Amino acid sequence: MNVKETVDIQRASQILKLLSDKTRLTMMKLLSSHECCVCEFVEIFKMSQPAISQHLRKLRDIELVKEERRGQWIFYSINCEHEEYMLIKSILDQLPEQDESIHELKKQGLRISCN
Amino acid sequence: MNVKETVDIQRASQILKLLSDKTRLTMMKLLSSHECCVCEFVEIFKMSQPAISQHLRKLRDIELVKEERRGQWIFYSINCEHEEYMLIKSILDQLPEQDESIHELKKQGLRISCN
DNA sequence: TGTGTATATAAGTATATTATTATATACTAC
DNA sequence: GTAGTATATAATAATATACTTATATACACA
Repeated sequence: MNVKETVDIQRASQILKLLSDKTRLTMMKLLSSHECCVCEFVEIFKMSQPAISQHLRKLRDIELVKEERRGQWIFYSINCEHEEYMLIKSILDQLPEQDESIHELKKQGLRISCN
Repeated sequence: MNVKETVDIQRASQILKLLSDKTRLTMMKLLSSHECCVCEFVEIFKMSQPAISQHLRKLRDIELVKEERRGQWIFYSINCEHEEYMLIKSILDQLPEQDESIHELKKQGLRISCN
């Protein structure tokens, strides 16, 4: 089975549009190495919970991220099986690590996930 | 001298936003292998001349493309010296070739440039 | 069951984006 | 100079986007 080498322009622009928002792009970079739940993003971005939820919904709608409920929380993670994951990864790989936000969360005792 | 390995998120999202428009993304892919002038784009995209000019202006404003006047025409080309060219190229490389549009232009005798 | 916490959705608003039409500018050729 | 072609810019209108506030839903635990 062949791996697809190129991405339809229509499709690519749809993905780029979603990634072109600073908040969503940072979310994706964070998710590329750490699972996060909604309340962590609210803390990291200092944004309202509905605003965060709506960004995540957009990412979820085209399946850039996966969600998994664990008890009270819903954990988001990168969907590595995305058909255009190569494109997505090649972009995220060129962004600086966002570990500082995660460390900050931990320091404040607000980190939920373990990774 | 070191080559920069990562792109500031703010900067990356600015670039992605410009590339996320279907017309501009196609323009950039075309320009990555062919110089083009404004009237060629008007023909290719079947859009008004001001609409094309405004897209090119946005690309030019953050120096994704260069312009060069030759007589009546202004030729646009990719700016390979762009500070974030790696990011840009890695995206364009994953898009399908758009040579068909150029062949179509030539067939109709509307191609201006030689490449 | 009731209360608290986490998340999602709906409706509304402010702002950004992309087109259009009208007009200006720059060059060519007579 | 004038006419024609190529391109840019300005003003405007339609649409899309990203927030806000209010409310609904889902789970935890006493």
